[in-house]
Amino acid sequence: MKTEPGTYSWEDLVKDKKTVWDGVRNFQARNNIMAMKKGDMVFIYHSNVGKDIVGIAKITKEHFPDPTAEDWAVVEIAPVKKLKKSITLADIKATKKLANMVLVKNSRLSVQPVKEAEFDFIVKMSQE
DNA sequence: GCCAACGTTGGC
DNA sequence: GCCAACGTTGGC
Repeated sequence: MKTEPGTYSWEDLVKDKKTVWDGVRNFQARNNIMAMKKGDMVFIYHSNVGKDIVGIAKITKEHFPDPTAEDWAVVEIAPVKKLKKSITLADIKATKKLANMVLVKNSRLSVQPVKEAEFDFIVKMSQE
């Protein structure tokens, strides 16, 4: 899940303990929101500023209608942990195994699917 | 600040 | 249903 740190950052999420991920106004992104299950892990990515995956959050409430716009959907997430070392877009592009990530292929999509192998690999990279 | 990529809108 | 025009996102 992408966010501009100037608007809502990982640090804000940690401070809030949990948040409703609203404001999604794209059908593809909405589909991805709806596909998320309680307990699923998600990466939080800072777009524009940093351009890096900074932490892991989890779904604490499955999708329900966006309180700010009925036709759209939101999930509630809570922070799990910050990555020891954030993984930048440049890191991802430079890593063959990750070069096919949606983040690279379709960077504008605000809620993206991450493959299990990609997830695990990024977690591993972040610990080195 | 620029611009490519993408999504949406609206005229036909 | 097509496509041009426009707006937005986000990397550089």
